[in-house]
Order: sequence, then C-alpha cells, then structure tokens
Amino acid sequence: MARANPVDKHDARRRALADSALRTLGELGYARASLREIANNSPFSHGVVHYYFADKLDLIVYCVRQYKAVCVTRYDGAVADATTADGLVAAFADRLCETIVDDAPMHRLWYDLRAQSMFEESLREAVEQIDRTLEDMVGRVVARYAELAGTEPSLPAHTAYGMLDGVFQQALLGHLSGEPAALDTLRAEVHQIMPLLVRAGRPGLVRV
Amino acid sequence: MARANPVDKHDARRRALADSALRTLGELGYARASLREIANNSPFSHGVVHYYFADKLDLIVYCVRQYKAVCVTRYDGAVADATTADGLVAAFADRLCETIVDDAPMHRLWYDLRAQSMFEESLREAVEQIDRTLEDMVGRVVARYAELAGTEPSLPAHTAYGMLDGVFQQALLGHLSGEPAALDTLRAEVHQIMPLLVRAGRPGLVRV
DNA sequence: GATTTCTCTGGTCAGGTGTCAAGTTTTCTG
DNA sequence: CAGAAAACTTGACACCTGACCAGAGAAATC
Repeated sequence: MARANPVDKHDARRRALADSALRTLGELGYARASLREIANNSPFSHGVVHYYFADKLDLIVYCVRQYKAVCVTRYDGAVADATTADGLVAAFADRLCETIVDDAPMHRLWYDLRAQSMFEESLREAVEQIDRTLEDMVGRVVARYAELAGTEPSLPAHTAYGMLDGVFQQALLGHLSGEPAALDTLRAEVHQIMPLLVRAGRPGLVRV
Repeated sequence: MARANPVDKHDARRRALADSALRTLGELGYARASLREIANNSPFSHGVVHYYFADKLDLIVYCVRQYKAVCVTRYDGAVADATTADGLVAAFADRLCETIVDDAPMHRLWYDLRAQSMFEESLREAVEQIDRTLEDMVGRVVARYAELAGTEPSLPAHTAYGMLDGVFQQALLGHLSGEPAALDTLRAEVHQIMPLLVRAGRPGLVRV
C-alpha cells in the first residue's frame, strides 16, 4: 500500500477542515463565524485552523472556492443529457431549485462573501474568479440551449449570468424567508428568461 | 418662530446620527463598523447612539431605510421627462451609472445588509420592504417604457427587478474593482435588456 | 427660580476576537 | 528503536465589541 504523499496529506487535511468549516460558515455567515466556533463544530482544535491556514480570510476563500468548484459541475449533466431546448430549460430550472433547497447555507455564504469583497480588497481576486466560473457555466447552458433551439445566444455570457443570478438571489432570499412560492416563481422565471437570451429562432417568429 | 415639536426634534437627531453613521457604514460594512467607530466619525459620543437606537441592528436598518427612501426617487425624474422609449432607456441607464459612481459605498452597504438578512432573521422584514420598494421603482420604469413603446410589460416587476439588479450588482463590483469598462458594460446591458421586458410591439415584428 | 424632564457623557463590564508561543503527541526516518 | 520532524493541543495575550449605566448638564415647565 503506497503511503500518502505528505503534500497530498496536508492538502487532504485542509480539505477536511474546510469541509467542516463550510457547515459553520453557512450557518453563521462570514462575520459571525469565529475560528473557535468553526473548530468547535469540527473534530479539530482551534489552533489547528491556524496551522493549516494563514488567517481567517485564507480559510474562507479556500472554503468557498472548494464549494463552488463542485457547484458549477452540477449543471453539466443537465446540459449533456438534454435533447430538446425545452427539456434543457426544465432540467436547468429544476437543478437551480434543488440547489436552493439543498444548499441554501452555501449560497448565502457565497453572497455574503461577494458582498464582503466590495469592502475587503483582498477578497476580490477569489470572488472574481468564482464569478467568472459561474458565468462560464451559465454560458455553457445558454450555448447548448441555443444549439438545441437552432439559433445562437443573443447576449454576452456576462449579461446572461447577471440576469439569472439576480433572480436566483431573489429566490434564495424568498426561500429562506419561508415564502412557499419562491421556488415556483424561480422556475417560471427561468422558463421566461431563457428564450430571451437567444436570437428568436423559432420558425413561427419572423422579421418582416 | 414656532418651536420644534419634541418628537420632530428627536427624529431629526436620529436622522442626523444615521446620516453620519451611513458614511462609516458605507466605508467599512456592517460587520466591521463598530458603534464606537461610527460615533468617532461623527459629532456624537458613542453613548448617544444607544440613546437614540435600541441596538446596532436598529441603527443599521434605520440608516439603510433612510438612504433607500431617497434612492428610489432618483429615477422618477427620468421617467417623467422621457418622451421616447429610447430616451427613457438612455436616461435610466445614465442614472444607474451615476449612482454607481456617486454612491458606491451606499450600494455595497445595501448588498451587505441583504446578505446579512439571509442569516439574521430580524433583518428580513426591513430588507424585504426595501426590496419591494426597489421592485416597484423598476416596475414604474418598465411600465412607462412600455407605454412609450406602445406596448406593455411582458414580465412581472419582480422578474424585471431581479434581472436588472443582477447586472447592476455585477457592474458595482466591477466598478469597485477598478474595471474601467464596468459602467459602459452596464449601459449597454440596460439597452439590451429593456426591450426584452416588454412585448414585442414594433409593427415590424409579428407572430405568424 | 425651582423642579422635572430630556439629552448626553464617559467609563465599566462581560464576553468574544485573531493570533501566537510553548508544550505534547503522533508519525516518520535512518 | 532512538531521534527528528511533523501534527496537533492548550492556554494565554492584547485587543475590541455591544450593551449598559450613573450622573453631569441643558431645556422645558411650572
């Protein structure tokens, strides 16, 4: 049995620690989650956090990066499996709703972090990188949607991402507030918005 | 000269304090801005904050409410003055860019507060109320735009607000990051998005 | 002018913060 | 297996936080 590379082990520990921290961070948010609280809700002592991470920011950024890395792959399946434009939209909307239900704490943490980055310059680079990853993900979904609809995207990925992120954020807030219709509203909105992101390609709609 | 009503005076003091606090809050954000720091950057002592506000949350909510109250009226002029649909879009986009340049600290504070409300239930009511006010504002702009274009809105105000807020947020973040193109991008995006928010009313575009 | 009410000050308090240095245990290596 | 290195624990530190309060001063009222 090959012994684990020390570097890999170090990294594995960081990942495990970050995984634990994510739960607490998602529960309390960036400001309220102290390193002690994070350590308490984990099998580690509070000193070990500082052993693996330079400071709180370092930890947080690592955590959110780790989460969003898996998050963006969530929609690749839907993109690959879809055989019709409408089917893709439905699958995409479903995944969005699912992730609100399943990962609400993670998403609010992300929005918290992004807001903090407007104040704290040292967060900007990580936030921008994650934002770009999400934008690419939206770009892929829209591109495939356009392909299936026999047309092409009509807006830059940046714009499409901004629009969808906006309604997603509203839905998340609504869901957390206990609004029962929040998810259905989001689903309907996605169905309405997606066709706006591509050139009108339906044979039934022509310019004269 | 009529003496000021005691209640009015009390309220005037709260407003002045909130006004002072807004500067510090916009600079540091909700978590970092301590009541002492807020008081230091003001003509008041830190004790007086507790005399006029129950606690920190009370102060913050009052502050953001106060700012957003004037904020939403910013676009009413553009709506009233516009004589053409394109003119309205241009004026609206210009105002959005202006407010990013002039009031970036206030807007980031608002997004900070909204993110905090996802964790702190006691903030939800105020945030939802402000969100609704902003939604109404967007609704008015879109309604007038549709009117000038001889058509009608095609999406609920909630959706239109979500979409525009999303790209606005991206532009704010870009602007704060020193991206020079952020404002131009936003302007272009608004010009692209607005026509999507109303039914295609141009005689040249018909369903067959 | 006396008295009550309002306004404000500045200090105190208990609790929490990130950070770090000094130990202790575990793991690896020669 | 001895010794070195890595991994981890613990407790302490200096500092800051929001909340609270006793009392000084100003204003209003009688």
